[in-house]
Amino acid sequence: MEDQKQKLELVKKPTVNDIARVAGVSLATVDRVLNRRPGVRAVTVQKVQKAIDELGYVRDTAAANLARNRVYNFVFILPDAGNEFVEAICDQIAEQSRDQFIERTRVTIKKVAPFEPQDIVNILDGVDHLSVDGVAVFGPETPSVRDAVKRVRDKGIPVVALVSDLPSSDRDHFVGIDNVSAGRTAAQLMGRFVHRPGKVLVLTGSRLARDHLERRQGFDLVVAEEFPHLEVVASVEGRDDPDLIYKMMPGIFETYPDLVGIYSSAAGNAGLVQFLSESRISKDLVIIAHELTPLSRDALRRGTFDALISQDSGHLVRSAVRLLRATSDKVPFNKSQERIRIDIYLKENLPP
Amino acid sequence: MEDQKQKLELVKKPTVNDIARVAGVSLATVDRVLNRRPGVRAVTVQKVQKAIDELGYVRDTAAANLARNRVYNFVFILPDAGNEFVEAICDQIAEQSRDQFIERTRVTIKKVAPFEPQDIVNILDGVDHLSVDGVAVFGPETPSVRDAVKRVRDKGIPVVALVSDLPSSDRDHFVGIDNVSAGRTAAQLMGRFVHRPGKVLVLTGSRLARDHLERRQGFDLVVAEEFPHLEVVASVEGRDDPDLIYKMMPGIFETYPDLVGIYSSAAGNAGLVQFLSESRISKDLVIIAHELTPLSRDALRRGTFDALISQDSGHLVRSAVRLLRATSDKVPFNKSQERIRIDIYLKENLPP
DNA sequence: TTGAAAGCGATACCAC
DNA sequence: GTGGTATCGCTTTCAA
Repeated sequence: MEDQKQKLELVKKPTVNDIARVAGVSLATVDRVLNRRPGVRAVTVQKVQKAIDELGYVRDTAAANLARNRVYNFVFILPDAGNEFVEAICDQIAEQSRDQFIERTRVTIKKVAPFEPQDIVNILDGVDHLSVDGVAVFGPETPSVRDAVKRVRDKGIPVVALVSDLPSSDRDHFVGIDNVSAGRTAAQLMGRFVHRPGKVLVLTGSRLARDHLERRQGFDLVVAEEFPHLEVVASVEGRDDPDLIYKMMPGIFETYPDLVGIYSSAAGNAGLVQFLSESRISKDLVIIAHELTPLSRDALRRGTFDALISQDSGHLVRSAVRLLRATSDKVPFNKSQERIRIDIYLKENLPP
Repeated sequence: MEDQKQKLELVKKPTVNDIARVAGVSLATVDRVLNRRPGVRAVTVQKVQKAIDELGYVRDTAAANLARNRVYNFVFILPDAGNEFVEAICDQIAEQSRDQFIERTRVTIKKVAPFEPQDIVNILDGVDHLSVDGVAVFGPETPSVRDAVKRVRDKGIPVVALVSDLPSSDRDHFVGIDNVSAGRTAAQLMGRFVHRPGKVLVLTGSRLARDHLERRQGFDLVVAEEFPHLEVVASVEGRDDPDLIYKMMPGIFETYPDLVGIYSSAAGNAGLVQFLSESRISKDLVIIAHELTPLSRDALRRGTFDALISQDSGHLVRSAVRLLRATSDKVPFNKSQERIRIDIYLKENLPP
């Protein structure tokens, strides 16, 4: 008896038909119980539930989606910053759309002015729970955004925060790296790579962006703890804007002639790279930046940048989609598969 | 007309029924053409193929697997080395088996004596093409293994090489990191982390293991090119054996009293860690090892190791399974998703 | 409150 | 050579 059951579990998984047979009810009733639909007597629910538990039933999502002809419609809200990282995410969405089409999911991208919470709020308030099955938001954690996310979730629509967390909004999941750890990692590399004492500059984006703040925080902690030969000077806010950064650089080097390292913790690296290529700054200057893009990749290969902290844009998109699907279907997900790693790139381990 | 087609493609993908209707044949015939089965006139094939192309048909694998009640049976051949990395792979297979069960795939692990090609050959020759749909091999690239892999593939069974490549065997795919680049990466870190001139030791596993050879090769190249203050001394072969490594260490430090760094490029780190904890070796010694495991993680956190080069075991297993499924079904796969990254871990970016 | 039956997209067996 | 049809696991009317 026990043996047979064991074997059955191993060889073939139970189906709705098995449950119906064991519980002595019809398929329709099993389905009602499985999907928590009303119109079933408590006693019957018990009977069916018992059969489900005994058999160790697990729903075949593929078959279910086939039957209901389900299509997942997801909306990704991204900053229209024109920077390479956001572009990489868009490219990934496009690139994966074919695979995801096959997996019955469609992704719509909505771009909003960067650092403009109101635009995000408008889009969030506009999502219709009849046509949208989930939303991914890459944006600043302001009170208005937080409340708008809550309203979306109250409509029963899953929301994930992308790249920059929105913990206070009660979003379903965060898809991105731990930015405090990312900052710590940058600091450890900086401390190890810089051999002489001196000042280190942190180039940040905006104080509205939670990810930027967290990176700075992690960076400061590790430098203070472990590298007394370095001194972190006041952050410079580049607003992810290459032109602005380019214009600010000369002044910075005047103020701190003894700069030994720069941690570019946000976007807008183009401005930094251009300035460095034009000026005759010591090659000893250690530069650590964020995100692997064509520009940063090139800078790393030429030795302008010494290391990159990154997160895989393909993984970000896949993970967001999988989490939205799982949340929408109320099924569990594989936690370790969804953890986004803090990638470190040197010129030696760049992907081809 | 054009518009309508566009719209149809966007909203709903064509099915076998659509093909049958457009081509004016039955479902059965469409299926014969789709699966290249014989017994269809050339003219009919043309007609059907035309409809397929026009409609831009893409098979719904989920529905297909449901209909044929397909179950993928894969065999993973792993060295019974008892080391943590192999254990991590086994754990991942076990951990993912639930998910993969749902996705209709079963994985069987076969452990073989490490560095014993004949055991691998025996298992490979024993796989039955009726019950096995794919094989993943983690083993040395010897002529006998190579030929056995070829025989398996001649039976029509897909084979992927895991961790250590078997290029000469014509395996379908390699799932693992580029080991030359991994060695280069280790060298770059070593060169940056070691500040004083001195000798560097490479601890390797076996000259039979292609991955170990490649790492050494990459390491040597970068040290020679970029770090003249370092000298790499002759490799020491630890055969992935902690006890052996532990016993060899004192002799090594006698021979090279001015050692400034160790690159542990293979397994058996336990022996190294134990020796270091017992002896009073300078904390200045930079140690870079491979694979994130409980032991190496701990050593990194305590500062015994300075950095780790790693590959994600969860990703390895998922990737191997996906590639075997795709090869078996003759469907394309997402190349960038299957690329295994060369992970660098410092104590700051360890996963929780 | 429950059940019978059609159907999702694809496959496979059995006729003709 | 070709077509009809049952089937896979699940959902969803429509009746009872």
